[in-house]
Amino acid sequence: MPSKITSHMSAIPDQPSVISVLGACSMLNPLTETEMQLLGEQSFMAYAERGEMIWLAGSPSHIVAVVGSGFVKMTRSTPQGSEVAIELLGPGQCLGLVVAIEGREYPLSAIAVTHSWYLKIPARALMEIYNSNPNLRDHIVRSLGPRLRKAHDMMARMSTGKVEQRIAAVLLILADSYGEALTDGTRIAVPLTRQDLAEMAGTTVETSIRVMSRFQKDGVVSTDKQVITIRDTAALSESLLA
Amino acid sequence: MPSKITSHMSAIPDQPSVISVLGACSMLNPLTETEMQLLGEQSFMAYAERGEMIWLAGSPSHIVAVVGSGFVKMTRSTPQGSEVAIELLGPGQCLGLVVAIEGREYPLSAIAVTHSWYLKIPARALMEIYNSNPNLRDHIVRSLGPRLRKAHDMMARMSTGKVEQRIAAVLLILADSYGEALTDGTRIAVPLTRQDLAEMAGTTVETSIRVMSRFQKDGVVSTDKQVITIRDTAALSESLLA
DNA sequence: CGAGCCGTATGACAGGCATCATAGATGCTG
DNA sequence: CAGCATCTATGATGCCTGTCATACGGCTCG
Repeated sequence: MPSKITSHMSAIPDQPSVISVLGACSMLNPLTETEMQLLGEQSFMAYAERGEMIWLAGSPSHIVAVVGSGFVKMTRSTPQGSEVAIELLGPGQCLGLVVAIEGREYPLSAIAVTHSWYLKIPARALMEIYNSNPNLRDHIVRSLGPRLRKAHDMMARMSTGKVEQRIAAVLLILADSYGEALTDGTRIAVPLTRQDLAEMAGTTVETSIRVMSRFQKDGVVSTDKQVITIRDTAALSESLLA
Repeated sequence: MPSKITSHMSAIPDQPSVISVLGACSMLNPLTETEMQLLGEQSFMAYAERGEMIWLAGSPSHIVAVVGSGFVKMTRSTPQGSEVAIELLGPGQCLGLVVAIEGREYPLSAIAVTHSWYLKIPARALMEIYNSNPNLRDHIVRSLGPRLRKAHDMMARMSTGKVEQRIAAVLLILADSYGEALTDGTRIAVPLTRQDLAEMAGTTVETSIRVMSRFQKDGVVSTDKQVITIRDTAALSESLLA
């Protein structure tokens, strides 16, 4: 339970129920009613405020988490020390599942990008179900495909091209996953700092600021309270080709 | 069957038997004897010479392939047109499995890096077994974990750091997967051009040549007939940190 | 309210690397 | 054997971008 509810911080969003989060998790769709119930009894909600670490890369994977509300980024630090954001996860998405099945340490750190509620499922509880439910396995295989593909996609984009193109790519991908259609554009419904953006594009804060300033001056995007809105998707897509 | 056996090309290596390739494929380990047999009857060996395309990204995934001998690279072209090598696969490894299960088009092109024999398994034949064999699913999930992790690893390395570090990283990863221990170093048992290296490190041929020349001058690596040998692993690892 | 922190913004500067150009070396081909 | 393709190699040049430095607004806290 979050103890410090002080006036200064934005109000803590309502705590979702265990059942509702389990039900909203696409990965756990194929579970039977009783399996859901069993899992729910052993799991519990947790809260992380903005910037808080949920787990650190290298620690043992005792927990599988499901995002209830808010957004979580998975990061990895390079040998040189800088952080690279690998994935951004929203409500209903699952963290640390594959690695828990393999029984090894978390390869990525999980950090809350916004104030977030998430469900902590003991890895052992999930493994019991995994071992007896072939449908769950099929589901996992199928959900891993897109993830792998997205990773390859990012690899291709990151390892080549100029920073402006990489940032444009990141914005478009984010819009694809978390965008809300507006009359005059697409709003990426996650508050992201320039730093977050830089980590995702594999660059520095300064450069991401510069590029975003340029985009804003050109009317391609706009930012309001760290929420980015794409005003001209076509122009942004074109800047990929430059 | 390869028809042109001319004197000039290096002799075509012996064709492995269908059974031997199936047996050597770690991914298909959990198959029963009869399942293996069934699969073998519907599959057939194919040959690709160096540089030959096995399949093109975007085509329908009717075939799952298993490398019998030789090496195959999986590549993706960026919006700007350059090719990026995502994975390098050797004997016993499996191409296009996940995407075939999902029934979508190949996301990556497969190109033979050396003269290669590979087994072509009709996707439908494999799917029948996948649908009825939970052990296979478990196996796939567990094998996807490391792959995903490797992809994340590469993402982190590629999206930051200098080219010299990326090439060093590529060499070390290759040595890890395909290295043969020698008395005076580790030989990467795949003939790779500077172009191949450049694609894996996400840079240009010229730069990869320059970096490799530097490494050779420093006695860190040596090349003989496109086969790279790491002479000083410690020095190479150190250059990651710079 | 002043101090401090965080996020955004902008400038100066140097160095890395992509690009273009050229050339030698090797091996296959007609 | 001359011709051609492929791979390796090296130089010149200019832009991109990482680094360092400074500044400003908003927010929280004492």
